[in-house]
Amino acid sequence: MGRPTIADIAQRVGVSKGAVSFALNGRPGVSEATRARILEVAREMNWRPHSAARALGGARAEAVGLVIARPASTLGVEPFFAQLLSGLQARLSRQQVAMHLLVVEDSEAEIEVYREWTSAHRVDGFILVDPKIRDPRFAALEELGVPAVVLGGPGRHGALASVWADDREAMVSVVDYLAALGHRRVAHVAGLPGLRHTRRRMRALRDSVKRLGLADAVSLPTDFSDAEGAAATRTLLSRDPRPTAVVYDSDVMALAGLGVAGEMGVAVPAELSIVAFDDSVLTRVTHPSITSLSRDTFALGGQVADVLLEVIADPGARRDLKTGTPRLVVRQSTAPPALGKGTKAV
Amino acid sequence: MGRPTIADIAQRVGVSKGAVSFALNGRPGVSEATRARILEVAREMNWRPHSAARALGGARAEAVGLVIARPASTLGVEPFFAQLLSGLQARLSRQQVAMHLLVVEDSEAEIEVYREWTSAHRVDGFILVDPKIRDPRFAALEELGVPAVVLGGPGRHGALASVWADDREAMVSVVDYLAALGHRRVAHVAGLPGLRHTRRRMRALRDSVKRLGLADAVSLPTDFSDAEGAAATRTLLSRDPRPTAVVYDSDVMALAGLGVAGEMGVAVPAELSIVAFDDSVLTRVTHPSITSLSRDTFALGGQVADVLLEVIADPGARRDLKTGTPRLVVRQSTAPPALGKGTKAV
DNA sequence: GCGCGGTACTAAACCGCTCTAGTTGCGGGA
DNA sequence: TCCCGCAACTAGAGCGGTTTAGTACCGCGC
Repeated sequence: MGRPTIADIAQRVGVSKGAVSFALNGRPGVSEATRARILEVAREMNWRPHSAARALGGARAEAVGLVIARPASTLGVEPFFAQLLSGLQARLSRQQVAMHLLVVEDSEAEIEVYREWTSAHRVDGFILVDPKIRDPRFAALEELGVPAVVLGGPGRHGALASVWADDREAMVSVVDYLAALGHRRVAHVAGLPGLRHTRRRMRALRDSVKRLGLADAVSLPTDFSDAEGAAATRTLLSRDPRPTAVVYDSDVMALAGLGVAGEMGVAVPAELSIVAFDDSVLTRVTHPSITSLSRDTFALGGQVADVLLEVIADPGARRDLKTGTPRLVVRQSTAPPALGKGTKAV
Repeated sequence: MGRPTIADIAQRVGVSKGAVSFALNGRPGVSEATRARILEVAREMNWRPHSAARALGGARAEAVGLVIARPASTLGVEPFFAQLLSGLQARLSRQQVAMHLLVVEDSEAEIEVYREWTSAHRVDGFILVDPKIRDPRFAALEELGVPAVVLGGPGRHGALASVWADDREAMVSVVDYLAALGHRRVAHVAGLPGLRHTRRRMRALRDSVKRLGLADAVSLPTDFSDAEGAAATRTLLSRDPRPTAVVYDSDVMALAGLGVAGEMGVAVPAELSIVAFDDSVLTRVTHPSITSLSRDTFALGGQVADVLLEVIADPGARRDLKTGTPRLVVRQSTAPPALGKGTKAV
């Protein structure tokens, strides 16, 4: 005989399938004595529920979906995703909820996967990452009527729940700090230009330098790779006058930038200050260590999972959770600009 | 009306459910005309298969499982996992196979998840990572009779397929290289002592130093964290005479070790050579950049996925794939030892 | 004209579980 | 004594597919 079913248990105990189902699900309708007997036999026979059969009846899949539209090869480079995944897992696995993960080409394919997994009852909800400027995924998910939480916001994601950090405030705090150190020429190596948070950071930077009366700030968009981060840094350091401080949208790019500075003979932090959005082991262990906006991505993952589980439990609820603004962890890569070139040139 | 089912299609076309099923699955039993008509209506109604219903009938789940027994918080630290995941994804998503991911406490919980997912038809096969010295998971998976591939080998994993790199050969090549540079005191900051590949590397190191007539080599086990990597490095550099070269079992630990050397005033590579197992962006962008054993973890993930898909397609097949031995990428962190202390002391 | 084999299709069982409607037996109130 | 209500349990429909057994019809050879 193959895997035991509730029918097998029923036969062995001498009751009906229904009674077994009631007993196993802690539902009224059986006496305590019978329930105990059924549970015992179930354990004895090593019975386990068949989730597909349950799903057919419309029950929970006990899984959530995460579909990422990025080249798979870049995932390994970014500590961000790995940490987010860890945080999600830590929270989800406490409730025995698994995660369905898939990497696809683009948003269109992503939406198709949302459709498939939803109609197949494969998952109970989705986590949507990398919200874009005009993002077709919001409407698609709403139309499907499936629970979902958007990571990154605030903004127009219709009725979808969201978890977001205040990128604007974070960028402002960085620029304020650099200005206080005496920097007047701040540049920005940004991430993918289509992403909302990239745009928010670029705006915040522009607004800040205007407010503080600094020199106009450039934001160079990249694809988040170390290669483009290095290239952007080379571009910036070749300018005359060159910036005295550069803010990077990821830790990997900051590290790459640090390498380029070394290669070009620009001393960090004496001649160039470097700040990274996103903290990780990378920024801590280099020399000089890198001043970073730290935002506990692991905890963020946990919060996202929390909100999603909540929305799954009560689809009516609208959650919009603002996480703590990333705080600046000052390390060795930032200092007042060199007097010779930094301050007088403006 | 909710989601359309094949019954809805059947009604609309005016045929039976069976005919629709045949048509949709490209199976004989319907005329081409009817098939075309059914496919058209299915597309029109936006029909999608319900995987739970299929799974009930015993079909593929079109998903594989990866269960990792490590503290979730360490996952984000190791680029290795992220890259492996990327590689797996890249290969799996080409076949529209998804991945079920779960992080658990220990091997026992891991086995329980294998049982559950198998009996629930949630996945078609498993990827087993971190094989341990006496590993209960092999027997459990074999007993379940579910396709699986072990990452890391070679050795006794019974009938399970495996994909493995030759750790022994890799370690030998590192020690040969260091010896050729003139190093006589080589130390090793190892990973988790319970893992098979840790043991293989430790053995290979011991054998190599004996063969080459070098000083006895120490291997300090760690938990792969940057903290323990740093601590182990401090221990090693406090010895007298201290080693002139240290091999690290991961890139993160090598980076941490580099930091400690800086903090203790030990010049790299002049006074200390550093080699990392596992290459990643981390070893490339630091200064000095770190000589590493590079093994394209992304490609490794693809190979693992390949073998698993093969074993799923033909459960009788026994695959045992040896991947290319990691090759040494020499960067700035290795050099001949300083004459003063390095060579004469032995 | 009849039987034969093959094609195109239908009806219904089946997968494992949930859940509703219905049945049984029993104690208690009128 | 009879009926009511409740607890304990059963029977069976239903979830959305797949698959098997069976049927109707066709052209063909004898």
